[in-house]
Amino acid sequence: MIIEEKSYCENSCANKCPCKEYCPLGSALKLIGGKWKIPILCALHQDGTTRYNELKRKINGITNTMLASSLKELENDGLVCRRQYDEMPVRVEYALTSACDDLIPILNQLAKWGSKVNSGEGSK
Amino acid sequence: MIIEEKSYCENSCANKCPCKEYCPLGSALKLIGGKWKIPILCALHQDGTTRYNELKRKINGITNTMLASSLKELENDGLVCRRQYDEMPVRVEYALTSACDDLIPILNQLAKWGSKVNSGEGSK
DNA sequence: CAGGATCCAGTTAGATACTG
DNA sequence: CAGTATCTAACTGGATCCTG
Repeated sequence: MIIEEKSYCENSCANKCPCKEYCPLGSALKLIGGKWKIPILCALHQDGTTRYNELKRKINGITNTMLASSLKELENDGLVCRRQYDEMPVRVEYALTSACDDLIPILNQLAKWGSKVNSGEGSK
Repeated sequence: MIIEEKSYCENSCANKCPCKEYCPLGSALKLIGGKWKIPILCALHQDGTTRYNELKRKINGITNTMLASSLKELENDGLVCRRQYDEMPVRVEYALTSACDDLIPILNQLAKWGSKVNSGEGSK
């Protein structure tokens, strides 16, 4: 084997891998999976605190259903925080939580890796 | 904003983010998305070169349909290489390609991040 | 304004049986 | 042994309309 680093399975699934019962890697990917989580996180990271309808405008093609449900999931997972101001009309703002501080650089690396793999293909 | 690092959107989607057209991060996640990609990569990383039926035994609950199609996708994406020996009966072996060298540490980080986030929840 | 409710379509995954 | 083919089930995402 080529990889010197300790197996990520040792870190995550102990010796239950391949993921027979519980896999932290799998559950991590669920947090940011689905069609809209990444665009939402991306928008919030770019622009900071953002209102609902502003998000909707920025994220091309998202529907109310998906934006609302994705935000709720992200909030429940602790990645996004929702703040409501009871003005008239109501104002609701969303922002990344500090749990995302470590996530962003990792996504960064993943994106770079993806670009590299996509470009250097067809080598079989 | 809390994050000092350069936005991953600058690295990946340029200024087309949030992912209006093409997003390297999104496409990277597609490569390892779906229910079985991670378990397969995980098994291959743990044990190195592995035969088809051996994989099937190790990955709890996977069906032929899913194993075959996932392996084919991974192969097309350049993450796994397939080697066929025309003995009788046929022997086919799968292994990770060098494209995974960089991926494993990243997944490692993601898994750690996921564990941390999952444990430190309910802080809203 | 910021969503919720409802209904529908498409995609993804699984069961089962079969083949070179 | 290493898959394919077919059919079905489940889940994900979307359109539209509605509301405090």
